[in-house]
Amino acid sequence: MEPKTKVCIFEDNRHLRESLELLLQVSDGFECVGAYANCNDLLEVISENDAAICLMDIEMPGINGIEATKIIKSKFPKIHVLIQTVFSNDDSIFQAICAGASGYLLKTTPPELYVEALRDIQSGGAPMTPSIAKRVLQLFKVNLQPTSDATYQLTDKEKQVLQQLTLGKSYKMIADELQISLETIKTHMKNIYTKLHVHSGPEAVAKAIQERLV
Amino acid sequence: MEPKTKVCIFEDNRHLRESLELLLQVSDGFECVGAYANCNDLLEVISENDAAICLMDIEMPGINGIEATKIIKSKFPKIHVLIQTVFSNDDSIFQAICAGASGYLLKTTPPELYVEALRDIQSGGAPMTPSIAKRVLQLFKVNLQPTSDATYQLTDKEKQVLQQLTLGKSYKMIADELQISLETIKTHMKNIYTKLHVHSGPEAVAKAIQERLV
DNA sequence: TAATTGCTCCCTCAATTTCGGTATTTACAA
DNA sequence: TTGTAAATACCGAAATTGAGGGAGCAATTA
Repeated sequence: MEPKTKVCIFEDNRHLRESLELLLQVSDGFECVGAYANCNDLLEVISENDAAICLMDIEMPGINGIEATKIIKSKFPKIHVLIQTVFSNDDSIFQAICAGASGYLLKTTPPELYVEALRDIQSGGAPMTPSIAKRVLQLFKVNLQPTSDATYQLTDKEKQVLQQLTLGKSYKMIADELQISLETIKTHMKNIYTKLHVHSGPEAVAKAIQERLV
Repeated sequence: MEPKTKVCIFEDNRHLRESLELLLQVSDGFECVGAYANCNDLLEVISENDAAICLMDIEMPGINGIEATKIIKSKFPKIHVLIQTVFSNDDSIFQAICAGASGYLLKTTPPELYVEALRDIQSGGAPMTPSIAKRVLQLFKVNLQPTSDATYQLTDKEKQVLQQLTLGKSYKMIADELQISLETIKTHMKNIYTKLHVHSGPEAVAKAIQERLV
């Protein structure tokens, strides 16, 4: 029989914690090596129980699940953390991702999907409910999109020059790179400044990067 | 009996296309209002068939699925596009997200999950396979995280000056803002350049923004 | 054909930035 | 006490940039 994957549980609700424990016991391929109501002795317990995956509630007294995830990932980067929570607000999703969570389930997820999610993690995936995935995409897009792009009506050459500038090149280097005269670069820069309504290189770079013009 | 959700299919592989069509026919709550091998008459067909969801292959002759998604979302933002593809490389995922796809399935997904994914979309979710979700998270994090921060050992004042610079301020304006001499700003800038290993304002700003030092 | 747009190049000049120094004060730690 | 780090400030020269002007050429459009 193949070795079972060790899972430990952090969940303050006793009823749920015990249900999850039971679920793991009856599952194929997983075993519960610990179930805790809080993260007070976090590092000790996970270095003792040698878990490969932690099932982590967010809302807990003391150290919350996000903090716990950060701690775990900083000390044991290989351990996967599967976040489970009743809430699905953008901020906690965002923070969980940044903390290094491998997946994110809502507590409304039916038990059989918990086991499936654990399997997904084992095979390198990042299970999340579609509603969470939706929010991640939205977060992703706001962080990515504003790209007014067309707004400024930069020509191709102007975009090229701006692109080079954001790489930290000087006028001279850009001229060299694009095989055109330094004077032409100056002309392009003047036009770029006019179109972007800026008055210096740093300002142009800041605007270009922040609005993803390049 | 409740109205069925109209779905149309864009898929160049005839066999798969017909399978999907059949799948929709036998499903509860969905009906296929069109199945096409390419996107040549994209806008005509979707304004005719009044689909709520498009099942979209990426690899197609002529207009590909990403382009098609952009077109659809720009003309009919309310239509959901569910991408399905054999490939799962970062670039196509990234582009699909930017194009406004509502979900992203691999063709290895079993048929019953296709219907489930359609239901997820209907209820406002963004279905994706765990492996896709994993990549999205990774994309998300590289775009977000590197924050080496401590690496450069910038002092508080230096960070402040750099911050102002990314706002497009000139030395003089920064001096004024921080209530210190222009000469001091020059000193700070010199130190910032040394620490960041850059040689100009634009380069410093680019590095600061990209590595989220400010 | 005439007008416009994008790309190219040149000139001048003032302002700003970059880089090389030096130096003082404060604060904190060895 | 001595040493170090941070913040402050100044000088000066060399280099770069920013803003103003003008102007030619090719391609496109009206």
